[in-house]
Amino acid sequence: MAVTTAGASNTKTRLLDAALMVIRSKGYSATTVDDICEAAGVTKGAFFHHFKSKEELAIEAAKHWGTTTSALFASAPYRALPDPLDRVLAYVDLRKTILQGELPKYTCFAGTTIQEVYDTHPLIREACEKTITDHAASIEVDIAEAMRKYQIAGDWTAQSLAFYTQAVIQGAFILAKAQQNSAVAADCIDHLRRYIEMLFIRPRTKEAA
Amino acid sequence: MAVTTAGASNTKTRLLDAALMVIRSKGYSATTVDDICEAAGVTKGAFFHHFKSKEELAIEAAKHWGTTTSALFASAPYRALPDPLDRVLAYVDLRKTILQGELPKYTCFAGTTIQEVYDTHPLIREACEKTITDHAASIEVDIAEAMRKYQIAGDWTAQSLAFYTQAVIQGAFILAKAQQNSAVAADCIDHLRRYIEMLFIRPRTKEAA
DNA sequence: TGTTGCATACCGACCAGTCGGTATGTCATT
DNA sequence: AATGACATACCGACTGGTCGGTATGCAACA
Repeated sequence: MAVTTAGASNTKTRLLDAALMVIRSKGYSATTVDDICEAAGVTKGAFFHHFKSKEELAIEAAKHWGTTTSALFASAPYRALPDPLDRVLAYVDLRKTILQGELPKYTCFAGTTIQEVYDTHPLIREACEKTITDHAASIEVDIAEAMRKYQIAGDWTAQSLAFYTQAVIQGAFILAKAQQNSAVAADCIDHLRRYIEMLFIRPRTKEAA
Repeated sequence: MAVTTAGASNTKTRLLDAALMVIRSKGYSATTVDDICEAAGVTKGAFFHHFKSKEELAIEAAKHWGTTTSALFASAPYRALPDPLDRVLAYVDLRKTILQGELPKYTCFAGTTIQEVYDTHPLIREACEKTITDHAASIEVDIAEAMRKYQIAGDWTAQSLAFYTQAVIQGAFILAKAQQNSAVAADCIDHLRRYIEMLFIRPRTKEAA
């Protein structure tokens, strides 16, 4: 409990951050423990001091990913918008702007990893699933509120639409990787935005605000 | 075309088919050459007789995947539908019904593999990209024809919508793997279908054109 | 104050097993 | 006898994980 040793958990965080980057670039299986150690600038001894196995690292990395991203979206300016539908659309817009950076940086650790390990590493799968489900749930809240406020076209649930947004985003990442270009991904987000706008019937009255 | 040597290329096809299955289950990196040999029921010697490396196998497997799937969709009954929009929607419906089987069986080899190797194996990435692009192009044809026949809502291209359908499907696979259940994926396809229906404005009267 | 005892953090050489790939052999068919 | 289609045995680099050891901090006690 002595908080004096400040550098203690710092090494662990460095390893976690390094894992996020390296694994998103090369995939889980192709990433070696030495790769992560090198990227983090620590030794193998330090690695196994903090994690008892490569698998455990992946599980903790998934959790780390979840907390990092949820903090990012929770603190985004658009969260302050009063209208729930505006918030949903602003979220989509934000996802689109994030596409600007380098591929391995905007890509999803959970989605990437799940594809590889869903059938071979149940615990990693579980950890990744949780981050996706939690994230979807946070969007679902806004969607549900928007459904209460506006009339909708068609028959669907807030949860299914929340997951749908994630599917589109994940799929867009795959296309971007395939074409090594985020332009396709941006087009996909545009389609998603148009769909959401069509689903909610906004009153055309004055002050459409 | 010499049919005499029946077992000749048969072994190669067995290896290719086995690779498709095993890699979709465990991912490219985690799959060993021995895994594929065992699944195909052949020895390692046979493997390296037909492929000069694991990477070359992956490239050929991607091509094999492309020809297999394109043949599947090209011969589907819905292809005979006279209306292009009906064909697009029927394609979506077919994708949904395919979701019935086991996860590794309906999952996309190209999409799965690209996630892992896009940055480390350029040739494999390229081969996978081609199958996705070709498949999207085949859908684009129907979409373009439908755009000529019907009025559309919004401003978008046939190509972007074709890629969008692929993004949704790929993303749906990720969610299905995460939740180990194809129900989410089916919901995503439903959303996709609704979107496409909303994009095209069908004349309310019969015998349009 | 100095010392003993013990815990955490970290180092890096090392091991046992794995994996992609090679070398060589065998047996039909031509 | 030459070639194609495999099988068997084997190599060496690599990988996840271990292990003995070091450095440092801290609390208790003489």
